[in-house]
Amino acid sequence: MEQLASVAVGRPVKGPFTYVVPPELEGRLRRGQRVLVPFGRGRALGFYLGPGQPPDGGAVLRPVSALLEDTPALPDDVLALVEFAAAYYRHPLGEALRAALPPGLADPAEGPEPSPEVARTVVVLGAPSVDALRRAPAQAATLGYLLAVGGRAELDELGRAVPGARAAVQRLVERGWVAVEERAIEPTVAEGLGQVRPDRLTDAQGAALAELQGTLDTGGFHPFLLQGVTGSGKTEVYLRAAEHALSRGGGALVLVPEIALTPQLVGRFRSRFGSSVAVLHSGLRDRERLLHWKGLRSGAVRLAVGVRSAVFAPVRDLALIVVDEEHDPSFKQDEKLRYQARDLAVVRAKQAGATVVLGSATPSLETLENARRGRYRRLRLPARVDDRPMPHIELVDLRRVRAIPTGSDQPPALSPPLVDALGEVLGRGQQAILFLNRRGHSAAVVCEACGQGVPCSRCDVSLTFHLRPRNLQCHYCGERRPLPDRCPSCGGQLVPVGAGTERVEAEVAERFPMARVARLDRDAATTAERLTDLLARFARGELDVLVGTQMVAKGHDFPGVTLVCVVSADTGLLLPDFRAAERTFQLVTQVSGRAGRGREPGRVLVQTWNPEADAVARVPAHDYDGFAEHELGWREALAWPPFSRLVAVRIEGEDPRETAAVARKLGDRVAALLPGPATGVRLLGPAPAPMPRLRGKSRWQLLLKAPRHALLGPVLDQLERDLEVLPGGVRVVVDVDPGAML
DNA sequence: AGCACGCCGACT
DNA sequence: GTCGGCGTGCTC
Repeated sequence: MEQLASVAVGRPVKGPFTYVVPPELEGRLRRGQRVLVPFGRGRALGFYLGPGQPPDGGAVLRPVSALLEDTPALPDDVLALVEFAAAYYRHPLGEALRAALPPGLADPAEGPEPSPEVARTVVVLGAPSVDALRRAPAQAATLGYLLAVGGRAELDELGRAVPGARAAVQRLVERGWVAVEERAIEPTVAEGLGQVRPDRLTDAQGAALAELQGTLDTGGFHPFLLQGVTGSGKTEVYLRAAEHALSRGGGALVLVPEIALTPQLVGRFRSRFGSSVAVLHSGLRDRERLLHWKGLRSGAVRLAVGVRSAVFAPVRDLALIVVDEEHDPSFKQDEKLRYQARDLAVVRAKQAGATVVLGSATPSLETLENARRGRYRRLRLPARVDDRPMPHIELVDLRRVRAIPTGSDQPPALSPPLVDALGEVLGRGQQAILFLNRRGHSAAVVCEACGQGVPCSRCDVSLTFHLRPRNLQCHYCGERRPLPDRCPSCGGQLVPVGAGTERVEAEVAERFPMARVARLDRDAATTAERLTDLLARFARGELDVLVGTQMVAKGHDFPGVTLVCVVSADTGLLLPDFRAAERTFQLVTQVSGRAGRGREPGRVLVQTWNPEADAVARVPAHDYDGFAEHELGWREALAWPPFSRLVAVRIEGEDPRETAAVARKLGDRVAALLPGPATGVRLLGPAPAPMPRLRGKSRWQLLLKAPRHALLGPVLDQLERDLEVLPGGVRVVVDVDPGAML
């Protein structure tokens, strides 16, 4: 009897597939190895899982084509983690395994080295007649965009601007209308900033470190919450704990929200550990990423710092995992394998018998509740290092202050207290950060006569007015169009409403013509280089004022900043999401923490229409504990997380009626499947999603709530079986532990 | 995801 | 009549 192999295929298909083990591979197969298998008409990357069983249908089995390596790319512990993640987040195992590999190993190419990175520019060669593209809207749109921007654009940019552009470009090349130019990108190496190791720790730092060293010495699974105010020196604790783990021969893994935004943190690890730290994030060239990954896999490097996906890094003898800024929403992946890296870090630590530290100034309420229930040990750093005071925070009640008009016809975004404070700081030669979580110039344009806005044609939102380039943009689907001269419905005058970062930047420039102002948001920091360059110039004091979105809120350490202004604390407060208040408190606290990190004390002004809202009112007193207490109170009353577990079922389709019909049908099915009301399992919906139309698609959602996640397992199993017959042009996505309700 | 098959509306 | 647009289904 021939040997069979169970293989997870790296394609979005569910279930393992069975192949015949060819004679030359008998006895050589080990779990976690990458193999090449015939799949459909072509070949696919697969992962050997173990001996296989003949499938039910009596299909003709085909042999494994090739074994790609003797040493499994995925070590046992990572394989186990991915298996858990694929099952828990309900994603095909093969594709989940691919996500755990660096780009160089995740595609089926047999060649060991990835091709050098190239930048691709698309150039228009000629303009076809309108007729030739009439039946190819994607191609027409792509060509239209290219012509509008002067005949050439980066492929990446094009891909973001025009949906379906990548496929369209391929067609256009075949038809000879455009060409793609390639040029090599030189690899860059991130530089350490050469920070020195402080001699002394604060008492609180010392106590926290001692606890961590203690559990590292004993070994075993030990979860911690490290709750330290901004500027309290959490990073130094991580560094020393990592040193300790390494000195004992163990490995360490540090997860951070977004490396591009926190080059300083990576720099500190680099300067402390030199080349013995692997850095894992998507900003690196594929080749470098592969090198770092291989260093870990071989055991030559035992410390990794990386973003979300680094939770799958092949760190040997894992003794310590750190999740920095554990509350950060970017740890949740919102496509494909929808995992929460912070949660997987705890799972991995448990599997490995390791210490795990979740660090934050404003812990997520999930983590806080785990600490309150004694599942996590809580360590606190209640004060800043070097006896620096916490920044002085004042609320500016927009209902009470009267704005001084600028020359423009719009009400100013900055109230007099902010203008005065900015003036003082600039006069002293110090720096300021202005935070506003909205890109563009104005949230919308509205007709003075009839009150109508200009909505996106594909989403149920107003288009945002941008100055550079001067147009209207949809922040959800990327649609761009010129600003009409007059109201499309009545011909009235259009006026901008609701300030964005571009407007704030312009206002600062108008009020303080001598100030050197820069803007830091997704539009200004288009590339990692521009971003690091902006941050570096601000750090060197070549800029006085930095206006930005949440990009400016991250863990930057700018000693020259003595003023932080939150232009609107209300932007996220009214979103239909049970975490809206939590997010607001975290963001405002986070950005406030950028003030007063040097010799001079910091001052923070927070503009708000809702000074009584708990998420705003508790900020001046740095009262995280009070905020959390209040927030947990109502969450418990309404059984929201952390007092329940959620699964969102999202239904999306082209046709509104069909989508609604599928949503109702699914709702009925789920309602029938639910265990009795005594179990506390609840179904909310079906209801139109908070964004009922996005990219031209109708959206509905069901929300499942349960006291324990395990209660939802059987319901979801059955639901997934039903899905195989249900949809017709309608897509259904299951999101376990959703990060946002939008 | 690919890549078939298969149906549909516009041209030589 | 074909051509190629893209909707549905399958891959051990």
